[in-house]
Amino acid sequence: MQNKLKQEIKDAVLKANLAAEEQIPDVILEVPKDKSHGDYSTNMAMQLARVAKKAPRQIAEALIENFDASKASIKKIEMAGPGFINFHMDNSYLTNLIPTILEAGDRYGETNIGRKQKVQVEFVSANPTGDLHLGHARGAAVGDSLCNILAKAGYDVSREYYINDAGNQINNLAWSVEARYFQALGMEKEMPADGYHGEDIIGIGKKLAEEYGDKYVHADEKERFDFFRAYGLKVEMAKLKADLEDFRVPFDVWYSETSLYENGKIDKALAALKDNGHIFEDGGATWFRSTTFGDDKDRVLIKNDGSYTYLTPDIAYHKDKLERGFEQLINIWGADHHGYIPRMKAAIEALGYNREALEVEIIQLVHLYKNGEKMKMSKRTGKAVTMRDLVEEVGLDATRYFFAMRSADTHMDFDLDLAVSQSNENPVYYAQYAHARISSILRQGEEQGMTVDRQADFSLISSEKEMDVLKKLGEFPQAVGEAAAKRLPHRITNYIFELASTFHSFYNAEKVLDADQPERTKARLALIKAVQTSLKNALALIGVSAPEKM
RNA sequence: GUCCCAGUAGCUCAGUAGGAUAGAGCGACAGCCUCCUAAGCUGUAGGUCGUAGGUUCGAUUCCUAUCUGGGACGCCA
Repeated sequence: MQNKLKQEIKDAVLKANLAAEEQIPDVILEVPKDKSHGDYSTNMAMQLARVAKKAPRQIAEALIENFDASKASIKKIEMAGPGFINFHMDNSYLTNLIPTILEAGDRYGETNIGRKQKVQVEFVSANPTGDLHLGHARGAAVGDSLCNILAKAGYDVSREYYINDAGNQINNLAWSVEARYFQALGMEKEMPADGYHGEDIIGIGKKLAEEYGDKYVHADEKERFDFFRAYGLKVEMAKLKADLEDFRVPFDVWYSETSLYENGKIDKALAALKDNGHIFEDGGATWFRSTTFGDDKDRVLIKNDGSYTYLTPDIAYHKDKLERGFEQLINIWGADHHGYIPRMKAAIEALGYNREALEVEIIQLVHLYKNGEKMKMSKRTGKAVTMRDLVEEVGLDATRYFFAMRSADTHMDFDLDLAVSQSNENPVYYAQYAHARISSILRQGEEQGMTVDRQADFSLISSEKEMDVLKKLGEFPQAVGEAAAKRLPHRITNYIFELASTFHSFYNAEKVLDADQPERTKARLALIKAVQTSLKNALALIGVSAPEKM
């Protein structure tokens, strides 16, 4: 709907003969902080200053003169400050939003800025060797929210989890399971040096002991290892999937690293690098000359013991992603992988693709605070705070909201006490409360025979508080678009908070249900229904529920 | 040594396609329930946007340098 206004501005530029069509910069409309500056403003005059070789204020005057106000529901246009043009909109411009939103329902907020671009988002991808911990939880929350937002903004999104089921860590898993199995049978067995000490592995050992008794004590070592390896992997993957599902994080594709070995994709990737001349041998190892593409060191692909480094299958994996036709790859990685970005981008370039096809979002560390005390996490010692523990303690909605709330590439202090508290300090409840309040009013309206009517007389919506709410409602699609384009899910929590805030403010100032004014009641019911819809849609983007009652 | 993140109100943080007098929550202070959910609202106080340069009509925002704090840099994954 702002497009109409933008077009009119463009037309005015042409009519005033200030610039040729191709010289006109993208029209930027913003909502001024100060209400006296109107509903929208544009800095077009300043932007044109160079092209038109005139003072911004002079240009602004010419633009206003040539502006066709009748076409875009404008009430008043004025020039201000160094050359801003402020538009005061007619109320109908905003009240028209109400039926639009009610009509769109769940779809309100959708835009097409993604133009159906095929985007793949790979996230979490935790090794199946233990429980998901805090960092994974943050990655899962951010990744899922980002996917939802991209989809809403018109991208064609595929969510993928890369299962590291082939490397050394899985052997360590097998040995860890083996040790726990022997221990469960009351026998001595040492954990491997790089073993996994999590509770979950102890559980697997016990279960194996119960199910198979001492059968595998006497089994052939190789057979036992293979069985424990497969068994451990199966149990760990099932748990991972269940945990993520409970966290409201679905995936479209679970991609197995092992499959890269099995169908020869690693060999093909190595061959491709070799054909392009980016491979060399040194010290019995095979290297990728990644420094050609800006990496600060060359990287080993095949160790001198003949096995691959982690990088090698990963290169094959990314080659495969690109071959599947994705135009943009977004990887969400933990902060400990950030040094890995240059070599991965180098690999993509070495394979003949644009390095910009890969985008990496880094999830910074999370520190958990309880009673003002910092809690540490460590996967090795098994004393980590797991995602499951966290959700159990603070609740799913609060966990998701808190992780979505902060920019992902920023160190985060997660205040457990705050997340748990059911108080006004907790932003989750603030937003959900607005939704519940609206639901309550709608329920009572129905009981009194007053229902939402799209045909209501919206000219009765005109107070300042009502207009504030409408303006905020109108910003939703733009907020989604910006969050998507900049990959910033926390923009959505900001929006949620602002919308809830304008609603609460309206609620306290004016009454919705008023038997003496049935027409205005109808219009206001439609208004709050629109708020409810927008809130619910926005909360859905970050995986937070919108309760009818609290 | 290289790289990433942060430095904005007492505290936690927004502000990121450069815009007008830099915002919110908490905390402090003062108010609002005979009224649709007070998990709410209204108001007051509180700032050299780490520092120094640069780019331009204009910089919290972009660039360079620098200081401080956190983190990452394996023939581990």
